[in-house]
Amino acid sequence: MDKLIFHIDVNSAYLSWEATYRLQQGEKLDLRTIPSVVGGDEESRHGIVLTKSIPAKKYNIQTGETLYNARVKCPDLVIVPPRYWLYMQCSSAMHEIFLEYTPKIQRFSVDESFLSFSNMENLYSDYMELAETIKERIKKELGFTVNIGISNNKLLAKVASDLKKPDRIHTLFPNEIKNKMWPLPVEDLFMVGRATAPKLHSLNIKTIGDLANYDVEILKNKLKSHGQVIWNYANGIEFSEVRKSNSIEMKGIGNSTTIAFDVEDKEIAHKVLLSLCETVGMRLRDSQNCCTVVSVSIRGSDLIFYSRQKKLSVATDSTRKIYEVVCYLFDNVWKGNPVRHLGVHITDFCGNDFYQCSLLDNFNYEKDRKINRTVDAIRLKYGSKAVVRSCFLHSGLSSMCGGVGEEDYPLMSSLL
DNA sequence: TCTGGGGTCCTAGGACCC
DNA sequence: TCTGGGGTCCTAGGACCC
Repeated sequence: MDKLIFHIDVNSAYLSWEATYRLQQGEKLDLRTIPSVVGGDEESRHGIVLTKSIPAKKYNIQTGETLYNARVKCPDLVIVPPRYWLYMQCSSAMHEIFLEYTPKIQRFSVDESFLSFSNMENLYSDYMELAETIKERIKKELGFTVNIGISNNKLLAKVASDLKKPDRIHTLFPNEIKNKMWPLPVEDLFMVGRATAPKLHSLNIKTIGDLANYDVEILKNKLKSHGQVIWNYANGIEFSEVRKSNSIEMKGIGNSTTIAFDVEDKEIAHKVLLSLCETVGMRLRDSQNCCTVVSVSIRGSDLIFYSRQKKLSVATDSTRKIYEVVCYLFDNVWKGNPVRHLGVHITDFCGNDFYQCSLLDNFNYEKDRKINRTVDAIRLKYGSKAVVRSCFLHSGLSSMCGGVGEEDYPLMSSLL
């Protein structure tokens, strides 16, 4: 029996959600109808385009480019700040609607989900009608539009939802690949990005069809395993399952931040790292894991990025232990150059049900665990600013850094 | 006043072991 | 009296996605 998969993608997600909310608040102007973007705060050096409206796209404004640049392209551009709590609410409301139709849902990101309707022909005999119903319900009940791509694997469904926008339903079944997918430019294919596209162009591969019909051995030779992957995709070959998101075990947790000013002082760098460790540690404990690898990443004011990592001999979920390793790594690599961006990442998880104590130090593990758990509980209940380390008072620095925005929503990213 | 922040996976080189 | 070969682990960096 063939699988049946929908890929549902919110059109210009953040911007649509902003527009919908503002209309509900009584605003007259619909941001979707004018050149507009949701963008970060320039003063604190977060000034990039997060999402653009379709009219803004006509000015060739790209997601990720600087707001400065975007204004050069379109002087009348309307720029609104992000409201991540709102986007989480919109995402969840949409998810609730999906759940009325199938339990097999994979939330791929805040604004994209895969829904499986395999072996449900008895329930939904007409998939076009089903897609139409879902699309119209979202528009009517929540106020924003989506694209729905339909096929029998996730890759084709995803490519389909990316065809013409907004507010459309497209199918892309295997017998439609040749007509609907092969004429597209190769960079429209999932997993063909900034680095791969020029390599393919140099092989005279311009369209997805060119790639599909190219000699896979040459691709493997030039692009290693990635060559086989994108060749498969170009031919519509993909077999992964729609996996309920909570069944996917986390591989790593990281938080990073661009600091509003260049850091040239070790004490300040340590404070920023500590605030990052606080969020990372809390998320790690929330996931019921311990980690074995801790890494620090640095981007200098010259924008050059580098990182250092360390494997621990004993797994930990202690903020303090993570912070110690982070400082060790940072101090060993930092040569005093101005720092723009700092990050803390942890990987290589194991369960936290048996907590191993090192016999080699006199660290009080039990006390440390109790403190972490108590503080976590208070912050979950009353917000991340309910308990603050004294070193952050009057420091001008956030006491729990990372995640998106400065809102008081702990663990927002883990809600997905 | 000119580059965000969250992820996953892969690769290459070096250390080390047998 | 000139260097095999296989394997694992660790680390740094790069590519891709949203």
